[in-house]
Amino acid sequence: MTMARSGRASVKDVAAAAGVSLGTVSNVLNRPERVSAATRERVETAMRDLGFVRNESARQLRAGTSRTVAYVMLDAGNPFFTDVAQGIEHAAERVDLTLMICNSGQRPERERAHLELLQEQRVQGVLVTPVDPESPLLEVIRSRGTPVVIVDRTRLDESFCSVAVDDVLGGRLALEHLIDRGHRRVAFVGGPADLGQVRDRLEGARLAWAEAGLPPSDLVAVPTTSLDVASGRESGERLAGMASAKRPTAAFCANDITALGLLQQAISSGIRVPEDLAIVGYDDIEFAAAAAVPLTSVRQPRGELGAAAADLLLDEAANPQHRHQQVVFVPELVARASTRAAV
Amino acid sequence: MTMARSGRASVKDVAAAAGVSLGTVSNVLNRPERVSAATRERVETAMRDLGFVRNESARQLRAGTSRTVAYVMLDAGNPFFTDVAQGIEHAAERVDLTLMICNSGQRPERERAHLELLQEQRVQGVLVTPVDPESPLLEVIRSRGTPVVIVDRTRLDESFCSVAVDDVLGGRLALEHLIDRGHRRVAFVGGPADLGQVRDRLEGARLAWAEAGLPPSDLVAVPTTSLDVASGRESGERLAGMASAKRPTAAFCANDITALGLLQQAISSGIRVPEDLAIVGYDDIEFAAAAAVPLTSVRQPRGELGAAAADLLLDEAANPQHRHQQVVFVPELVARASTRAAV
DNA sequence: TCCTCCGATTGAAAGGTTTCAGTGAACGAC
DNA sequence: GTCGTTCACTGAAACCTTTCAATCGGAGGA
Repeated sequence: MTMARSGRASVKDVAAAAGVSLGTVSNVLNRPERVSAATRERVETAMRDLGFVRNESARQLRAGTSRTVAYVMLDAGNPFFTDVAQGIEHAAERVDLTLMICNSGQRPERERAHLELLQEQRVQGVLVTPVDPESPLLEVIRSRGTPVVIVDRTRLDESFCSVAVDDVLGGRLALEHLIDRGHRRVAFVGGPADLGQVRDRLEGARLAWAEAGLPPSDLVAVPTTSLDVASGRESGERLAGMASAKRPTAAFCANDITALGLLQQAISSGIRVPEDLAIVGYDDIEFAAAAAVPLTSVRQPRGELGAAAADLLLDEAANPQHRHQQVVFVPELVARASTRAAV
Repeated sequence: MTMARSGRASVKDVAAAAGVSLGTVSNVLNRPERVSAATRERVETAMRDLGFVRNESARQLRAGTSRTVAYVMLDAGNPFFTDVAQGIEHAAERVDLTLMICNSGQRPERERAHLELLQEQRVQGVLVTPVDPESPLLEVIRSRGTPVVIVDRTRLDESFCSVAVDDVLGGRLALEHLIDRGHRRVAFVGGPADLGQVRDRLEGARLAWAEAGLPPSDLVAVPTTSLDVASGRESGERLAGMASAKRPTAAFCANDITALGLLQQAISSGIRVPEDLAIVGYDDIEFAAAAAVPLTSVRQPRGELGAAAADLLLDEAANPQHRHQQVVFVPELVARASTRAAV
């Protein structure tokens, strides 16, 4: 009758059409057992006829809270993060929350815009893999009432819940494996050096190297400008250009995409993998196992990472005596053909 | 003072703190030029002190519309779709809309849940790569007032805006390339056969084959149960098991991940690529170029696909005399090492 | 001094849903 | 026949923001 100006029917229209009060329509929607079968039937028919769609804004305004959590991811193009997102999704689904995914694409201003809109939307909480984990923005958001959990990064202070994987250990595992296979001259491929992940993985590598009593100079850093396929390929050229007597017999790459680039370049330069050059990657993305020479890699529990983060967030949102905690997962080395034979 | 029960300050609290009326606070927020500098200053201070965050639900309830569009994607694990999403994102950003990404993971009930929540949220419109493009759900959503654009699929009837790539042409390009390279016995790898993409790509392949006057029986279908790495590997085993005299000299795979699986299996079975077996993939995902034998592939303009879909959606949402249209992009063959030499 | 005009500010209404105290009717118990 | 109870339903208030007609105060002109 008085159809709202948007052209969409509201509860009021439904009530009028069914000849009942607003409250009854609301009851049909939210507590159907309180309404007699006949009335319910009538209301439901009216809703169908009018094409009624509940207005989530009004509902939320009244309720004061939403059934949504969000994940602001760092790079939608990296399969690692989409796997993390899927882990979050499963956890959220279990408790009947909807996940909204946003992508910052490594750009701080986009991250900020997303976070601000999300808090205006009163989401239950936000999971974020921040461009910069130390950014004060995160504190601001939380201080204004939106729980925040950091994913795949950690803050230096322990003021936030976070979920990450022990990168130092991961680096150590990679190098122990290579040392075990007899390698005594190894390249570390990755950069930029100030990226937390790169720094930690290299540190782990160095620790393992030192513990084996090997000379530091034989663990060669091959810096890259970023962690992508192209950087891997460049590093491959660099290695191919070395005299084979001086060339490392193995390379540990800071992630899998870089390792795949390196692998490709090595093969097309006539360097045999693993005979001339063994390769270890990091992340164990799906394509690592599917490479022409299946890649040995340090596996991160991506799905669990996401699920654990979601659980922490829910606790922070719901539990008044919540205490922040930093969950650290243990990575695992998956040995494949790219490091098969001893030298 | 009367801090809302949520513990969050509202415009009313800000107004009280600054000693002005509600309307003035709203003006500071939305039309700052109408407010004197001194008052504005005072209000802004109060907002900061109270940690005021605008309530998007209330704003939207009043406004009747939101500044958000959504993309319900089919499979977050497939890089193809994340690339499409990024294309959408850029287009949305240009007109200052926020993109919300949901993932159906190929499950119809999840798709339905997402679509229903989105329409309750009164998003401006929804982009969707549906599990089943013929599903009546899409019509229902649209009839209730939410514009819908179909991405990377098309409906048989032309009742929706959609954006897709010409798969028949793609199949044709692949086969013309292989025929051109001298191949006279070719396998088509992919399935299930009733998937639109698979059907069309095969049809294109058959057309090219027929036009070259080659016997239909020499274009061998190698069906798979799905389009993933494992299926590719299985097909590789199947081909490796054939007597080399009977074995096709080339394979055209319905997508790149399958092609990568096939490539890997072929190499480890001692089949040389491209000398013994040339391979053409489909999608030209980033990893195609990075494979150990870089993969010839049919490129789909993923980003443009997303951007065009977003444009159509905006037109449908804003333009009263909008007419549905079906945009079809033209794919392009990217030749690489996996089909290098003629046989 | 009075009037007009203008910019700055106010206050109430609207938007759709949910909640909750309350109304009525029917029914069983006394 | 009255009372108390239960059940189904009602109607107004509240959630927070935005908008807009109305008001206020002060400056400038006459």
